[in-house]
Amino acid sequence: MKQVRFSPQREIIYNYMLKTKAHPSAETIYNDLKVENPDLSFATVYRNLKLLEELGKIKRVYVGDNVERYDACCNDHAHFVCTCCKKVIDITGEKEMMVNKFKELNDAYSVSRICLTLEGLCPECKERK
Amino acid sequence: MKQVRFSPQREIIYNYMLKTKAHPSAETIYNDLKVENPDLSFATVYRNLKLLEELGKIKRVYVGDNVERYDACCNDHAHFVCTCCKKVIDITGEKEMMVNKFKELNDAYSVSRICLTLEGLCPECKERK
DNA sequence: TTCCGTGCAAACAATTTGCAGAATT
DNA sequence: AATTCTGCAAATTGTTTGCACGGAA
Repeated sequence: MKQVRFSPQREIIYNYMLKTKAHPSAETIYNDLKVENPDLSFATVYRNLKLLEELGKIKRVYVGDNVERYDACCNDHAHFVCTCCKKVIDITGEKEMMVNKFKELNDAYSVSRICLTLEGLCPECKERK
Repeated sequence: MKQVRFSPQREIIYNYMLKTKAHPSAETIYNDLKVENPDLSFATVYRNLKLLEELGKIKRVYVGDNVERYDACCNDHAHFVCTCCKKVIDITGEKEMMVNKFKELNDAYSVSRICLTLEGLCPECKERK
C-alpha cells in the first residue's frame, strides 16, 4: 500500500487551491507559484494535482477547452463558463436537485458524479453588449 | 465572408456522424472511415469536425477523458458516461428541466449552452458487480 | 534504510498548422 | 480564375514518465 508523505510542494499547491476561486489550470498554478518557489517544476504540479484529486481534496472542472481546471471547493455545485471573458463562476444549489432527480435513474444505473456546466455570457459581459 | 464548399470527405464524415450513436472521437471516426477511404487524412477529419461544429451540425460532448467526442444528435440531452465500460449513453428529457430552471438565471446571465454529464456504472456493468 | 517526492528532460497523445497541389464554384 | 479543401508532415499544446538524487518516515 502506498503511503502519502508530507512535502512542502504539496502543501504549497494545496494551500493555493484552498485560497483561489479561479478554477485554475496546472499552468496557471505553476506560473503563480513559480514566483515565490523558483525551483518548483511542472511535473510536481501535475503529480500533486492528480494525487490531491485521487484523495478527494480537489476536483477537476470541465470548462470546454482542452485544459484541465481544478477546484478545491468540495460541496457540489455547477459551473458557469463565460464564452466571452472565459471566467468560471460557481453556481450553487442546483446540483442537489440533479442528484435527487437522478435517484430514480439510480435503480438501473449507479450515478457517482454529476457534472453540470453552463455556457454563455456572465452578467458583466452581457451588460457590455 | 468565407464560403463553405462541397467536398466528398465532408459528406462522408457528416454521414458517418448522422448514423452513429457512439459519440465517437476523431480517432475512431478516422479509423472507421479509413477502411473505405484509404486516402482520408487525420487533418481532414479534425478540420471537418471543427467546421461541422461551427455550423451547428454536430456537437462536442464531454466525457471526462481528454479526448473530444462528437454527437450529431441535436436535440438537447444529457450524457451518461460509464466509468467501467466507457460507454456513453444518451439520457433524454432532463435538459429541458435544466433549461427552465436556468431561465431565472438568464436575467443576469445569458445561458447559451447547458452541458450535463453523469458518471457512474451503466445497467450492465452495475449488474455484473 | 526504505521508499516517496522532486526536478529535469525526454516521451507522449491529441490536435493544429503550413504548404503545395487538387478540386469546387 | 479565385478560393476552398485535401493530404502530408512538421509543429504545438497539455500532460505523463523515467531517472537519479534528496528527504521524510
